[in-house]
Amino acid sequence: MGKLVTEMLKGTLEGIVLAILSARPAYGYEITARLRDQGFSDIAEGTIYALLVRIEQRGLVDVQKVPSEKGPPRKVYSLNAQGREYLEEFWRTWSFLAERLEQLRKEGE
Amino acid sequence: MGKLVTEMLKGTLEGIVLAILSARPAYGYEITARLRDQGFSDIAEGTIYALLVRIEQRGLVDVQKVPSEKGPPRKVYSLNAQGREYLEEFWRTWSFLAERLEQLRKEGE
DNA sequence: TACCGGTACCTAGCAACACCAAATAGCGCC
DNA sequence: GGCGCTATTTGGTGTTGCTAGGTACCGGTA
Repeated sequence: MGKLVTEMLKGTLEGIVLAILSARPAYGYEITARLRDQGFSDIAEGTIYALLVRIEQRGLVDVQKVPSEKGPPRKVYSLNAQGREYLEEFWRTWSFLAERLEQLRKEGE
Repeated sequence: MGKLVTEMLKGTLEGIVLAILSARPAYGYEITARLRDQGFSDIAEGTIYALLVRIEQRGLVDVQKVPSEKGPPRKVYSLNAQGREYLEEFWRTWSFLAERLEQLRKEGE
């Protein structure tokens, strides 16, 4: 999509991934594929893996290694209590920002 | 507001400032003050000035020095045609992202 | 056997952006 | 002169996503 979306993803991609994990556990390769399906056509694989490492180190997710029939073992991430709390705060922050922006957009018409 | 908002502002603050300028010309100090009034309590002054330099170099705004009665001369920025075009693309990108996120939020309930 | 494509993960170096901190400078007022 | 408000500028830092590779497991095919 281009540079604009890349910059906007900074700060939101983390929330997006956490939101995906809040629905059900998932592993990196799967998350990347799902995001691509949903229109984030240029999300880099490396980005997701780095992000997963980050949120794991912050203790927002639990990890479990699960063997795969098709390749190397998967690292399945699931949102824990702390992650859920963090996600809620993410939504609050997002709402704040979205409201300001919608207001600005209206004023510009 | 904290770190979360800081990261989210990456990529959106630029659009926010352009949107403000699309309503009417303004200068850095004024923009900072207005943002603070609107709830962006922790926006750093230096951030706005750096951003203004950036969008000026990209040719999105025109600049005019205007003397002030209360201090040093102001650099008044106004959105030009290229800036207006860019702002439209910003809104398109923002809409895309906002829709994905709203969808994710719904799924999480 | 050798190779290739799909699956799955990881890493090093880079660019962009917002932050902090400090400096500079004009003005009015005590 | 010194204080506070106005107004802009600059250098260094941390976080983040991207690029561009590499590793490794598996099934199918030549």
